[in-house]
Amino acid sequence: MAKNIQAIRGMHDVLPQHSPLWQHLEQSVAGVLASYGYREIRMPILEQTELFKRSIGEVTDIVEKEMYTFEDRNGDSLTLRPEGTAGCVRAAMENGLLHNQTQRLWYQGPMFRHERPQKGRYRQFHQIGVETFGMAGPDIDAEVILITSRIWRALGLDGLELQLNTLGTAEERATYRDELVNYLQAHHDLLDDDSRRRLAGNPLRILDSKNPAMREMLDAAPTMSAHMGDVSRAHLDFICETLTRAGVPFVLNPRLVRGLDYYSRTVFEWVTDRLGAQGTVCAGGRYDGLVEQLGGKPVPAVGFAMGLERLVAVLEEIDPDAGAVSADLYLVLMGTAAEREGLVLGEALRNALPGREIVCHCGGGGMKAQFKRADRSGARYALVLGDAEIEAGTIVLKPLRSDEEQFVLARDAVVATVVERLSA
RNA sequence: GUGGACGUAGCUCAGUCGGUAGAGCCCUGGUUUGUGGUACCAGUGGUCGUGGGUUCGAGCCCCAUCGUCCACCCCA
Repeated sequence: MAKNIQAIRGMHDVLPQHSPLWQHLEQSVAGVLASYGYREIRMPILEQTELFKRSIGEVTDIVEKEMYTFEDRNGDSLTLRPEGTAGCVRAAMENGLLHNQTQRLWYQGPMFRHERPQKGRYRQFHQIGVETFGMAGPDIDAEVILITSRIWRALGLDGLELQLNTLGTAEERATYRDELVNYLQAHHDLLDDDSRRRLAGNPLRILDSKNPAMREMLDAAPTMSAHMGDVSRAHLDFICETLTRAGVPFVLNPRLVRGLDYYSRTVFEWVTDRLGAQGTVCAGGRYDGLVEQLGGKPVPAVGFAMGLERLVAVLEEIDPDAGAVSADLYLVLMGTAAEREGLVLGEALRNALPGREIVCHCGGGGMKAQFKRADRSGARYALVLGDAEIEAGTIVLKPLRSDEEQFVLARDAVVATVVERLSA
């Protein structure tokens, strides 16, 4: 067993018992996005390493130590995408999608980070992401958040909390950052090792620390609001007001800081308490500087990404049977003549019943075994076709989910009867 | 990258003081010549993650290694 080849650490198979829920999730999200006029974009999962270094930020953990980076045969440094925004921006720029126009885009697929796996955190994980370009006002920020809220409703997902914050403009953040660093340095003796390390690189993240020993000191730390200009303030106010009027509750969390460097102004996160330490199920914000940072003309942008593994986990936590599918009809086929007939009959039934799940028993086996399979398939009805029926030109229809007795049908009445029964 | 728990049948697990492996589920067959969902009986299935070591003897003790899980960190 152990000598057999195993999946790469932190990379998992989605098995058939789980794939229906994945499909339901993906289809629900795609449906909501379509209803807002968003279009799917598909990018390669490999990009030049430089793209991620320039977009995510050189000093982030992702770029410093979590990227799957390797040399192509011609010596180019390539990286398996650790997130989707960078590649999406690259694709949009490269194909002229950002030239004097707005875009509402979404994408889906695997991302790769070389982290230590734990609950809700994997080395290959899947995201559905949304990126919008060319819209500077807070309306699009609000729209994007409203979309996420509608997605949860479409999925029947409740109990998520929306947290919202603003990081201000790059300039506003810089002055705040200076003040914060001064404050933290004044309390240097209270900082833990992690926080001291972050003081130089990413001091805002210290505010997010889980260390209770620093709680009091951090609570008294200066906040962003004093450094926010009127425009940034109005931007946030518009979003808050829109969410309130649309009936989407939120919590302002001044400590909310996104991990990636490119965010500005709006940041938000949907969190759950059902997932242990990895409670963020969806996160995003505005990143007005990124396109320019990657060599384009300045283009305002807003986006978010949701983690599908985490959403699947929450959905299963709420309803362990979520996504379970079952057959509608199971054909029990006894003997070679019936096996030959059965597949053809199955085709006729599927022609008459599009979208229904109709399973023909294959592989032989006794009546008992076949009925056991029929039961396990969840089918409402079984059709029984054997030598006796073939000879008599009949077929047996047996209800599997009620006490009703089975009955014999003429062969040419089968399709009509099954159609009638299944639509009842 | 750091810390902790854990790897025994396809799955969930038991296995005492070291004495060459067990249950339930699943699957197959039977009780019922062709009837599931209930019951009973029987059967298939394991190099005890892997590699070393200690021992007359290791699932059990020791070391290493791979993997899983949980937390830190980080993040979706």
